[in-house]
Amino acid sequence: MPGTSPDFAARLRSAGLRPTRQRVALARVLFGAGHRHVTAESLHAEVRATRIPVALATVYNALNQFRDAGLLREVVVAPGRSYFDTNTGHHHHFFVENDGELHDFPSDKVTIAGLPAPPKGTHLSRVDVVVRVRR
Amino acid sequence: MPGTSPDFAARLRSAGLRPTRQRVALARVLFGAGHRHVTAESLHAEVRATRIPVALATVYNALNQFRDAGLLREVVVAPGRSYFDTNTGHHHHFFVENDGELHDFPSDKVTIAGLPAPPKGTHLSRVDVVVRVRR
DNA sequence: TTGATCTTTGGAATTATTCTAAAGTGCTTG
DNA sequence: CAAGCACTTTAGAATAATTCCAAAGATCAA
Repeated sequence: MPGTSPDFAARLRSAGLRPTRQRVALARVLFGAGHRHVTAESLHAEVRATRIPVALATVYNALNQFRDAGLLREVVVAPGRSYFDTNTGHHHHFFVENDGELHDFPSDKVTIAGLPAPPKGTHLSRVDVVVRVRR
Repeated sequence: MPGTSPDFAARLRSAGLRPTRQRVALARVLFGAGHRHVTAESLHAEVRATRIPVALATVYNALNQFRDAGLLREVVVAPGRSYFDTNTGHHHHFFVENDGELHDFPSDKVTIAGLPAPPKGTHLSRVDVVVRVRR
């Protein structure tokens, strides 16, 4: 079944990023299967486990670039911790305050009505809904 | 017009906090007029401008205590920066991504429908809506 | 292949926040 | 109102997350 395995290099290229060894390795982990939430640290550990040497700074670089290129979305839920979400489509989040866990939920069933107009001189960028829960 | 000026010491006491010189000074700035959004740094600068000596660590302590006591609400919008909001009622936020400005808007006109049930074993704590805008 | 450009890297630097131990203050009791 | 104890404040060190840096290494178009 040729063409089935995702071509990460191509994906990076079309995002305007050179497909370097470490960017491809990072992409493989990030986009290889299902949606993921990662922190720089967790991703760094995961990629190193695949025996490809990557510096933590490179992980930060790549995450920021991927985000800027629209391949990832950054979610800020707690001070001093931000997650990168491979799901860039419309969706929102559950955040479990006790343990910092994050779960997606689709936004297609969710309706938000009655939002005021953006402050003058600004235009809407995105609406983030974070449903905070506790155990 | 006696009794008009808010008694910050009493307010702190009923929140279970000793009304020390610096906590009262912080409360005065925070709750003295209209709702405010502050960071530890900005509040520190403001209070020092009133010629009351306060250490930055004390500002952090107080903000955390005020938040825990329900006098403040913490809003996390960007990695490495959290704001404290003196408005603890139901409301949501505009966040101007360019300059990090934060604006409240009331939630009474806003309806959110179709939220999924919280993950099993958890109960709802709060729903945060952040409307991100750009200039 | 080669050079120009872009990336990676380890470690230092920066930023936001918390911790620590000592000094100071508020509160309760007698 | 003096005493004592518990709670606070403080300056500076410590920590944690992230960015910066200059040098070494890849990638790519020609």
